[in-house]
Amino acid sequence: MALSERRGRILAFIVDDFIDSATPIGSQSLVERHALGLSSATVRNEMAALEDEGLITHPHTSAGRIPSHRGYRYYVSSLMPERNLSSQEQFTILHQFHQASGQLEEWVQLAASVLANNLHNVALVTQPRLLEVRLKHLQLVELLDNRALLVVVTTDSGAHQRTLEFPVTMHQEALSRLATRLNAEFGNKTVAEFPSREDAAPLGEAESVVVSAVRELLLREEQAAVEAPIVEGVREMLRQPEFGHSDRMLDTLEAVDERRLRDAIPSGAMGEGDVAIVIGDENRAGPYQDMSFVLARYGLPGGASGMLGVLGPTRMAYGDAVANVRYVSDVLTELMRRLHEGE
Amino acid sequence: MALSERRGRILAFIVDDFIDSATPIGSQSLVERHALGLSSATVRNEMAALEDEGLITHPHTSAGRIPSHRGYRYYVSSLMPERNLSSQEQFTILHQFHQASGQLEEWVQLAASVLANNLHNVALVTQPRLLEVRLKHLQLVELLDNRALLVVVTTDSGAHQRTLEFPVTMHQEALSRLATRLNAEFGNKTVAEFPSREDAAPLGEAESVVVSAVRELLLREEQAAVEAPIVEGVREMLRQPEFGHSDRMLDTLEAVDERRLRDAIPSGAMGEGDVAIVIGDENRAGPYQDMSFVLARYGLPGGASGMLGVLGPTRMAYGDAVANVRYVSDVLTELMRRLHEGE
DNA sequence: GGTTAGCACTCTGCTTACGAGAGTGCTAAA
DNA sequence: TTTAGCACTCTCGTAAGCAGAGTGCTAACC
Repeated sequence: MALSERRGRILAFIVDDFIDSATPIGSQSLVERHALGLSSATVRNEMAALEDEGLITHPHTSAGRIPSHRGYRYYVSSLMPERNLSSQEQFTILHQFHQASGQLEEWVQLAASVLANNLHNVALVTQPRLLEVRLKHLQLVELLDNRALLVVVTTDSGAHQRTLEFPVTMHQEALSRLATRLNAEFGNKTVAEFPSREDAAPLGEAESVVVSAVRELLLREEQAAVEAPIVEGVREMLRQPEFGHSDRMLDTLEAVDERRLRDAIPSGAMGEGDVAIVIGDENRAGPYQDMSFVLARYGLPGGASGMLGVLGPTRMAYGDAVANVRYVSDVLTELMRRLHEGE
Repeated sequence: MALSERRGRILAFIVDDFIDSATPIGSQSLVERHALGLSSATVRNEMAALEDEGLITHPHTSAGRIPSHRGYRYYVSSLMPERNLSSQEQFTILHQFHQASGQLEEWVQLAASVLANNLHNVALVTQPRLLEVRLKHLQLVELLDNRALLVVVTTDSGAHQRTLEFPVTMHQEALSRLATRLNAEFGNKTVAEFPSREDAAPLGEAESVVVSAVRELLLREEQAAVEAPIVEGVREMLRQPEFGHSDRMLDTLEAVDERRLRDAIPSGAMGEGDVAIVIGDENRAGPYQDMSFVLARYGLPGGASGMLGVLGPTRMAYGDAVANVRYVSDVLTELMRRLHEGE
């Protein structure tokens, strides 16, 4: 299905105007605003045709038109002008990243803030992670009696801590020896290469306490990114008129809970390389039915990577969203590349 | 100012009914519901008197009465029945704590969930901390080139991490030696005992990189608890009728942001030992004007301690709130005591 | 003197009515 | 194919009317 040039232009105007004003667009106001060389009656005919194609709808007779999900889809894939950020906009973003410390976690958080602020919608960013996480180093620190603090450093350059309880009291000396032994044995291994519970028999009791804790930590780390995306800008989004009714607001508030989003982010839709757009009920039904995702991957091809993007009502400035998501993803990728290559 | 027994009883009924129904209470409905041996006219007279005392108000002529902030204050300090949790309720809570792992962080999170669920309001819990934090142990782990991971263990039994950048490349061996030296010198010191920037001259360059990072981490740790209380149950609270209008909801959503709450929690009001109640504009003005806090301290007298409590509309079930906050605080304190004494 | 019945008065919230405004669909003419 | 014209429809804001709930006051009662 391809529209005539004129019909496409009219659809684009409807989408643009609606994104802008959040009110249904009538034939007359369209002609006035865009100085089409046409009468409102002609536009009405074209609109009727667009409605037959399923690209726009009526909220009710005698109201203006609003884009349907299919209309948005057609718009983003055939009509939307390719837009990149101006160098001014790029500079503003870069500046913020350069002001931040060189901590990876901070960049990720910053990426979320930048997206939320620029797009007035919810920004989603997952922590970067390696598909396989390896144990880099573990340390044991005496706490009290038979307790010790376990610090695990993993290849995705995060440190994780946990208190352990041993069957008997272990002093720092014994703990250090134990740590050295385990580092030698398990250093640079992935979870998959760890002994399973049954094979653990040959290990001593203290060893197996540590090993199973490490195992658990690594496992959790492998899933951590998916479990808790950073969510920023919820209030920004809720300020938009589609959420004006408090019921809708509460439902949405529930839907953008980190824990909910874990399962709901349609990461499958993400192709390689570019930005993916998921519109309305292209997602599974439910609370996201009238919302769209604009998503991209970031990170290093062979190395750690994550996902970032925006969530907002289907009436979203897709052009801006794509441009911002793409740029921030590029910046983050570049920063990680430099970190990896040691400047 | 002390009310007559009857007048007090009437005030208590008004407060109770209003907490329950969220609609202004009229003289007639009061008589009907509580089988007072009085006519509505008499109750009206008493209500007029209570209004003169400033304990209740009219939203407008010919509406029922609602408690004023002063009315709530009188209620909680003189009228409210002392309530403790039933053993059933206690058991349910204890059960949840026993199901959780023995991690302190998890308990704190759990305390927030329990309060939020039981009271349908926002639960606030700060991480426990020592008033003075001491450096227990530091470790350095080689990352790449001139970068290393610094792991700092503090006396409040938390580990903290940060990447460092040295002027020159340091290998694990050198890093370990450096760590050993610094541990010997700074182990068990508080921030206050650290050398200030000027005195740092005698240290080598690598040393001073580490020391200033540790210093910063300890400082941040000393304030961490105040900065980011755990906030749970926002949606529960927003479901209540006082937030039915979307503007109010957005304002409140902003007010319960972790970063906002840091400064707003009226921790000064908290006496020793028992639960503090802060009602309405007894807090500084602004978004908390029509909200109340019910707060308590938890933790060990000489050791780590924190704050926990509830935030909700002034129309809050104060009796339940106090009972729950007190009990959860006791449970948390007891758990920490056991942890400290090594079971 | 405290208590109560009675009554006029008031304010909200809901329903109904109505007109202005914006928009559509259709027909017939250009 | 485009457009002018027109009847029709739906929303939204305002006003009016009315039931319901509540108050304040007065006068009578115990």
